[in-house]
Amino acid sequence: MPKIDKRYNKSKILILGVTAVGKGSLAFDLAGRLNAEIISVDSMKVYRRMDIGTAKPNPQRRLQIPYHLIDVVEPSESFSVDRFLELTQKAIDDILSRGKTVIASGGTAMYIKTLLHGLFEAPPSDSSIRNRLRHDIATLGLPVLHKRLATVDPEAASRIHPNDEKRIIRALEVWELTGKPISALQQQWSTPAADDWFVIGLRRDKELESKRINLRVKLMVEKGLLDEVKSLLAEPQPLSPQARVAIGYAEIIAHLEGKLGFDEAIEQIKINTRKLAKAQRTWFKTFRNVHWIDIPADADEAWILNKALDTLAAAE
RNA sequence: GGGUAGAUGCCCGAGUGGCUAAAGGGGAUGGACUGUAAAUCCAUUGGCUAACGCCUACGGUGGUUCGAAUCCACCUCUGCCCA
Repeated sequence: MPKIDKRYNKSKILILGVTAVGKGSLAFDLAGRLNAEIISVDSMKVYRRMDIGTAKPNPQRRLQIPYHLIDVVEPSESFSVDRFLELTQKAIDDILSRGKTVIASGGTAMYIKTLLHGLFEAPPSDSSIRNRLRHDIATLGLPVLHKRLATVDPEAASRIHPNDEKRIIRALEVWELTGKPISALQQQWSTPAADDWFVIGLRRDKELESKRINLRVKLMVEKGLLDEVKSLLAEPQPLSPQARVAIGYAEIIAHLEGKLGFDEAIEQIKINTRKLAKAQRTWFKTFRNVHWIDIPADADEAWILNKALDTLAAAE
């Protein structure tokens, strides 16, 4: 066991970065040094038995360091930010109460955002209202709904693009459930607590990140992604809508349905993962107070760990 | 060797005389984002320019025409069929 290092006294550290950049290894290495437990900030690792495609930490690592927010729901269940926040809050309290450090690590930007800033007071989604709104869209057309939103909540309507069905639905749903415009509710943050996180960002040259993605996908295939997807599909409960669009799963499912050749599906996984990375980069630009570590091409995990420890020490 | 279909922007692909720097899709790039977020949505995508605009472009060369990616001739290459 590595020695616990007492020189660093941040109690909550968040590691963010593009998919496959190396967050997992750093989180693990750092956890060993800082007597920490890890919270996964990832919308897909929450699903049990979706192991290979979501690149969960391997069993050896999970044996050494307690991981939270991994394998917390069935693939047939839907999951969303509010569940994430609720479970994470509990895990954080729990870890801190045992005198240990929290290391949150992941790339789901919206979850990161809520972790830093909280969610505003609003009701969760209501499937009956949503179904009715979707029906309205099908019969009346989306523009009518956008106009309806404009009458009850002009501010939200001006911010939400007329084609953005999901946001229009949510805004109308909140209006119907609360009688208040979503734009008004969005003003009141419940926990604006960004400051108590020490945020480390991992970054590499973009070309290199793409190469790592390709390599990771190749390894996923070798580890048996195809069989993993097959056995998920063979389960009695069907995959939830969220789980079945996960990158690596959606494409293999399309292949098994005869819509894509196998090689074509793998290529798609690479493309979609690269797109994810791109979207993540865009998100991360909006986060302030990130201590970015630019990883050189020849750096190994030890280099990254040391750099992270330096960054922490420098901030003391 | 003969016949036939074709060659379009990074890729696929529409376009059969002017409204075409050229539909649409993909990819790429930039952006938005608060309860499905690995979701959803937007913008840009030949070059130069702040812009008017100019230049280069639809396999090659030449021709017809006021005007061609679109018509004609020859050539090159590719797919398929017959020998």
